[in-house]
Amino acid sequence: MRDVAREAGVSPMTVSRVLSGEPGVSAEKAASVERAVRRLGYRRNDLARMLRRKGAGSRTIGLVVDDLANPFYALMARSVEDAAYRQGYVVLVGSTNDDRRREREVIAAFCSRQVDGLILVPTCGSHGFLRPWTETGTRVVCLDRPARGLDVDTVTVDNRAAARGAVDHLLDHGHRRIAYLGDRLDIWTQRERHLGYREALAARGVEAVPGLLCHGLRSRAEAASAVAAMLASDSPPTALFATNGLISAGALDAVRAGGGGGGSDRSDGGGATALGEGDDPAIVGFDDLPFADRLDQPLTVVNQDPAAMGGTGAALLFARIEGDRSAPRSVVLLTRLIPRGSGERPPLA
Amino acid sequence: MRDVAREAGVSPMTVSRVLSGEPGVSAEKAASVERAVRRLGYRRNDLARMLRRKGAGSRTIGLVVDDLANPFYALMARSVEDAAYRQGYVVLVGSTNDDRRREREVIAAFCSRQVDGLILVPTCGSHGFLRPWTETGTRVVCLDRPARGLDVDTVTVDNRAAARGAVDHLLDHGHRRIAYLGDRLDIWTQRERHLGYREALAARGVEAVPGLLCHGLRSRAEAASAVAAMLASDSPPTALFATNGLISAGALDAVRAGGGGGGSDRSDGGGATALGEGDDPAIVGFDDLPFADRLDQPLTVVNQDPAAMGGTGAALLFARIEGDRSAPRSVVLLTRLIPRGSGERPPLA
DNA sequence: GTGAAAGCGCTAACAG
DNA sequence: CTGTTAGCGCTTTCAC
Repeated sequence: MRDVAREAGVSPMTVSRVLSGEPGVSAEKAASVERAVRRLGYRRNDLARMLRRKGAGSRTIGLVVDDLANPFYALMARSVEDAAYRQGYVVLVGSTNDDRRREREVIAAFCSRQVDGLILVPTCGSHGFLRPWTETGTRVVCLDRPARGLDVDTVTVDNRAAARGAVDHLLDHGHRRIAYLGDRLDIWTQRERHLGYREALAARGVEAVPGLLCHGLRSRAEAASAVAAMLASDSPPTALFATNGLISAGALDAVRAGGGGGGSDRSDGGGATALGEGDDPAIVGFDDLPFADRLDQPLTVVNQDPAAMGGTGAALLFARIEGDRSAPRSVVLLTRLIPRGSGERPPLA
Repeated sequence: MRDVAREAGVSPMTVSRVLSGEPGVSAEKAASVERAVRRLGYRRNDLARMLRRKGAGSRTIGLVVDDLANPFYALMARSVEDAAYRQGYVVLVGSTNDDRRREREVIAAFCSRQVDGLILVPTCGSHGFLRPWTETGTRVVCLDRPARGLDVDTVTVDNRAAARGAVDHLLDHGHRRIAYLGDRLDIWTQRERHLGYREALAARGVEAVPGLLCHGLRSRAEAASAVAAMLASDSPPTALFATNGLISAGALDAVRAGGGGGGSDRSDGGGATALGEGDDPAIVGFDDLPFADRLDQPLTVVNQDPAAMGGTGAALLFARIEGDRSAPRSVVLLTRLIPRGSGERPPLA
């Protein structure tokens, strides 16, 4: 910047003013500065700028999700990024893999870079470590799950009610042996969905069978083998409740591999193939899947809107950054059961 | 930091040393500093730190893709982020929507925040504007496409050969009226794929029919209606070559809506439904789709590996950041044709 | 081993 | 309208 000032024959201060678009600079000097900037290929160092301009903030926010490659979080991220772009912010992004240590490291790295705000899909760990930063003005919003030890704006869905709705749907279609296929119970959404499952069964006087409960499914493959084992057991379920997209996919894998019509090789593309033979369990999944409506077994799901979640979260965060000091809000977004066939199959006689 | 120093009864310099893990500080003073840090909830400002430590860089990279919500780029982003995490870097992320203006703004915002490197999926615009930054040491790597006016490491696939392979596959199965369904031709990958399409036809002496050519398809819906119009025309294609995932999805939509067996309502889940009636066109898509193997019409695709692309790009970038000054490299990743049924259907008699 | 002085690149506050 | 001075929070350098 000194170089530019010298080249333009003015003081650094004038250069600063021109580059910041401040008024009160004569047109000639401004032009001369701009020429010098162009000639030298000068670019302002915004990091140094932020250091001095305390009030303005870094115009950077952090987004921390479970897994950026998961379509659910990818949609969320895109909508957060769009909101940030519109507001003139940039976004640091990180995946935690639902690992507390990694989450802490990522958040710490973001905060020491002075982000103005943080949008988190928090892991199960306590988030008290954020205290020093929240106290110095870093705003935080939680998405998908609340964070323990952190009283901030939160955007979620009513997981329990949604799960109850899914299981009710299966019960309505005559099922009594409904398997619960879940991820780690330390994840809040999973606990809620499990609760909803139990409540739905209890409301109808259906007993929960331990053999139909499966927690800790972390991958599509794990889900597939758990379901395969269940279906091969002495008293298999007639219906499956899969509590996230990954697990739904795994369940479909298992059903196709083991079921009647679904498993046949269709790669010749020639012959007509029967579907829904009736020996496949009914399935309701949580979270929509891309192409869930086009699968060989169109999948009934409880749908949420991750883009809306991201957009709402971003709106809350920017309101806070802009000075909103009201009490933390909890926004609960709607879910919707989308019947597509897999959840409406009656139980095997 | 001054406060911590006062609290611990040492100079700011000693605090700095302790926090940076430098040797040459007595154990007692170090402990006293750490106590003070904890008591005051002090967190170092890494932005200020970077300002002074010129050589070290900001340990931040930027990733600029077309659309973070697109599974292809989401996978790429995740693998870049993982590599960055392992190296102790954080990543700024932005979507361009293939819009040159937005790309420029995003890149400028990243660069003025002093990123050490940039991983780009460049739009069609010239990237000469990056010159000032590349000259001051900002490293750049391009993914998926080369950037005009920027001689840097690039990771791509052989789009032309891959497209040729896809069209050859359709020709091998007897098709002669093969539609080309493409996005904007100003996108490099699309130009290459179109070239491959023409080459494949030419090699067999098949004439390219203008009515079977469609460019500029920007969304699933647009692709669907273009395909629907084509199929309803006097001389419809017997096969479709869809040049990206979005367009494949749209083509499937159109085929299902218009075709024979695929369109029937299966939401009752009861009856067996015929597929591949023979009146549907064959389809080969570019890029794999999640669940492409589980669709009611399992989709034959040319597959690429976006995670490998991201990983390779990150490796190249970090090598550059670490000082590699060799000539820019061009890495060409492999593609694979995955036959799943939709591309092996013979043409209608 | 420790601290004082100087300064990274920029801008707030004030003076002219 | 323009320039000077001081200092953002940290670290380099060099003295002790």
